[in-house]
Amino acid sequence: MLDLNFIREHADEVKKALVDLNTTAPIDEILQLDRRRRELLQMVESLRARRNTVSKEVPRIKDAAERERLVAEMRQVGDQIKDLEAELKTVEERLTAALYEVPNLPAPGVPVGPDETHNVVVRTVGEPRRFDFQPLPHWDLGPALGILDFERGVKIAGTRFYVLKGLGARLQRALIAWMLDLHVNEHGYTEVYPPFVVNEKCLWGTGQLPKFGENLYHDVEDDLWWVPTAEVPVTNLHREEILEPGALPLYYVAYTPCWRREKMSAGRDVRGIKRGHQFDKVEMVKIVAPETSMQELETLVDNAEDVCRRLGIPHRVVQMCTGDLSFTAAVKYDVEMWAPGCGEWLEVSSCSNFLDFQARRANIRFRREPGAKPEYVHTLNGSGLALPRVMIAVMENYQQADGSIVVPEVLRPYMGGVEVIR
RNA sequence: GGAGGGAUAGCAUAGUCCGGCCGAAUGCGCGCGUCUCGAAAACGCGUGGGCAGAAAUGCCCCGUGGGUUCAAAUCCCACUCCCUCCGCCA
Repeated sequence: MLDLNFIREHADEVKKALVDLNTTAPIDEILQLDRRRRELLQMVESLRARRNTVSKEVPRIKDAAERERLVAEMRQVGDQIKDLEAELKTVEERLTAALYEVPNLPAPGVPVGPDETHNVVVRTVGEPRRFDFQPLPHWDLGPALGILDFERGVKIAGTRFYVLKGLGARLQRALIAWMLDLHVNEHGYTEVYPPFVVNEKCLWGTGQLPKFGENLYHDVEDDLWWVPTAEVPVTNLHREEILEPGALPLYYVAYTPCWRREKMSAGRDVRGIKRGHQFDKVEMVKIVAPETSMQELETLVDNAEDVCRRLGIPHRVVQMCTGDLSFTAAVKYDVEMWAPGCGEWLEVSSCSNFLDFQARRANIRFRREPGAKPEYVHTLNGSGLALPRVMIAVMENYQQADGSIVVPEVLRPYMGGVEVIR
């Protein structure tokens, strides 16, 4: 959520940014509601002030007639207050609803462009392997090795679900454990095991609601929502908190499954395990002081790239242009791994700086000094990494002519020493 | 799921029966100061969040949302969460 004062004072700037973002938001309505809100507030507050002082005097007044007169007058004032408050409440509800629909603004320096074709490749690391045979896509490799079963996934849960089996399941578990250890031991993160369902407030806090509710699984009976990413429970750990001096920065890493209904993309990416309704992810979340967040984004991206480097898989870093930024991000980099079988760059991580956008929604603040005025923190997160696509990249990059898959060296201790899946 | 108890500031508690000098007392913690070579102790002063406003100031917040009243931490209704006991359970 943007600062209402900022919108009021920089309305033109905000409107221009919305054009760059290739989206719309009810800015004029916000400005108008804001004006009306402040008008009403002034009226209500002066009436309340009068009622407060008179009500305090009432019990001290000895003259019964005078007291009765004032009580009668205050009864009228009370009615006026009630009417104004009712309008104020309506205005505030509409204003809040409108503010929740305004996306974050792109940070200075973000390339301007209408869609993903204007994204910028920042760097490419590693040379794609040269094959002396035709590399296969994972949807051929996996079933042939008996480690990936699409049909039975569909049988038990429906389209876009799959089953990992044997060393396939083991490989994913190894990746999760290894990534968590890497981020904890080498990058300074604290491991978190959060609930995999959250209450509605959390989703407003990190920005999935109100705009992206149709992409979430929702349990009606208990009104719980299945997490679409660990970003939601982990960032919300500190919702409605004021962090004491010295608490920042906070670095968290969490493994969770992620659930997405993916209603919007039916028909796209239907083959393989690239886009399912349930997938595993290791997620890094940072909560930091505002002036450090841009530097923190750089190290966050590097932490994600470190996973690629250590796995020995070629990757590239892409900066999103304005038109391809998510609703909540001010700056966003994707890390993509090369997959030689399906012949595409796979997004394995998305690293964003949200500045104070989520902090405002979730009301996460900190103090610089004891007793200092609370300020909003900056929040960031990035995948470290998303499992199915790393599985794809490992399978396709490490495949051999006979259809077997070499286990990357760093994972072998987590695989009980297995060197080749065959 | 059943029965009972509870939610007040960073923490712990008082106030609620009986509405008004209670946006709130006390202790601890924390900050500043006095004393001290320094520290501890003692003593003194200070110490929540938010909104509107250029400011003065005003308004709101005693779990949340409603209601009654001139006036609500206090009375009424609903909800949420926590604790104890019982039931169920990996």
